[in-house]
Amino acid sequence: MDAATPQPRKRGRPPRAPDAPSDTREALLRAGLVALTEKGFSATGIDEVLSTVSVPKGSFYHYFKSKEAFGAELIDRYAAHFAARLDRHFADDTLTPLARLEAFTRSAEASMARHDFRRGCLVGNLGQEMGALPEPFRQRLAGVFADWQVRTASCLARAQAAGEIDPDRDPDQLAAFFWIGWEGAVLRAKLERTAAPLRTFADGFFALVRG
Amino acid sequence: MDAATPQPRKRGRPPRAPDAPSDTREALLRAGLVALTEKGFSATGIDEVLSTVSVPKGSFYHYFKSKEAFGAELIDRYAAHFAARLDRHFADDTLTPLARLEAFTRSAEASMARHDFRRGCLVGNLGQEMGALPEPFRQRLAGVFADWQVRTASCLARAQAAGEIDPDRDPDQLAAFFWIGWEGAVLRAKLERTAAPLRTFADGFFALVRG
DNA sequence: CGATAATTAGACCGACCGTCTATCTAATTC
DNA sequence: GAATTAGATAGACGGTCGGTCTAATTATCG
Repeated sequence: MDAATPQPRKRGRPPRAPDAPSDTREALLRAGLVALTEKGFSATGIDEVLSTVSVPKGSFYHYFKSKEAFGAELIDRYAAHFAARLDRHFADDTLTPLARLEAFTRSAEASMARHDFRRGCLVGNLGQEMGALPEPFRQRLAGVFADWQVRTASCLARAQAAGEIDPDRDPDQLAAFFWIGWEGAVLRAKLERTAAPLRTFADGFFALVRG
Repeated sequence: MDAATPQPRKRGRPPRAPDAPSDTREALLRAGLVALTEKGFSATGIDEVLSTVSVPKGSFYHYFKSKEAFGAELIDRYAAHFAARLDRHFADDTLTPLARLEAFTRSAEASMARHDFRRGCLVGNLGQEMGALPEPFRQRLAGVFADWQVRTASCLARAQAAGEIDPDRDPDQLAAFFWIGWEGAVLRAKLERTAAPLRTFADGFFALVRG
């Protein structure tokens, strides 16, 4: 009851580090990612995520403040995952810069195919749902696109320096154009359950850009 | 603002009105269109549609077999509306063929602006939601895109004949490319509540195509 | 006046998010 | 090992909301 004196020792179990990993938490996030990329945020129930990994409800609210917080964390992870994936492709010196972006599209296509074109892009999915989502999601989602675009723009700038792209074009605009269209392609690929839209857009983009 | 909420409505069969057939049904469809373009199918509740037009809950199933049937009818109407809108633009002889498509993009942009970029494309919205929608929607939605694409392709073919487009390009592929990207642009415009993505895509498309 | 058509009130039932309390396990000190 | 404290599991529960359906209500027609 006296003032806050730094206790020399505390009995009992010590608090865990705030960033300590947890298998259960991981499992929830992984299952959540699958559900949200397939069906979006509103259409996915917590119970559903819970039951696919056999975790009781009590645990969910132990690990996450709310469904919204859960979703926000999923967005951040997804964004970081793809940022890394882009960077990995863009750092591949065995290809020309433009070919690196093309390799990314093929890799993404393969990923979608692996899941039978049932999963879309989390950011695109939630973006479309935005009208029914908590408002804080908007900036978060827009920010993710902005980030991906910046990374892509620098790759395109290098392509330009390498003479693969008309020097008159603006790499930032091209990157914006690419992501606008690519998200459209992912949407269509998921709707039609085929890779065709991905190829149509990518082929068209690279053909047009190369002049 | 207050649409029509003066009378609390009478219960049973209404007196014979010289009215056109079922004003109520029309009102429901119009309100449904607004809701679905803003928030999608799953996130839109019947109650919500009902209350915005002051129609009692019991009435819904008098006019529509189910929410699914309601949605299907909305898709059909929306598809027909835009098909007509495309045709109208494509028939404008005062413009070159390519300029007609460009005029369509500007007109669509103006429409989105009129609603503060809160409403997206019904077909794109539901397409993204497909993972959580009744399966019959899939073909319907894909069919709408196919239809719009065909109309657009014939416009592009005329542009090609007029020498506006490189004769080596395939108008069908270009039309597919256009719609993939355009839907992506609408998605982003709605997310970011700005016209920029629409312009970025349209400007890029026409610049690249005119090459 | 009885039959039939058009419309609606309100009940039904399941799903959903989030809360709550109880219990169980893990880590540490005494 | 007993005591102590933190972390995690467990699932029932409440309140709300959503889609659907049946029964009731009112008009019109024969």
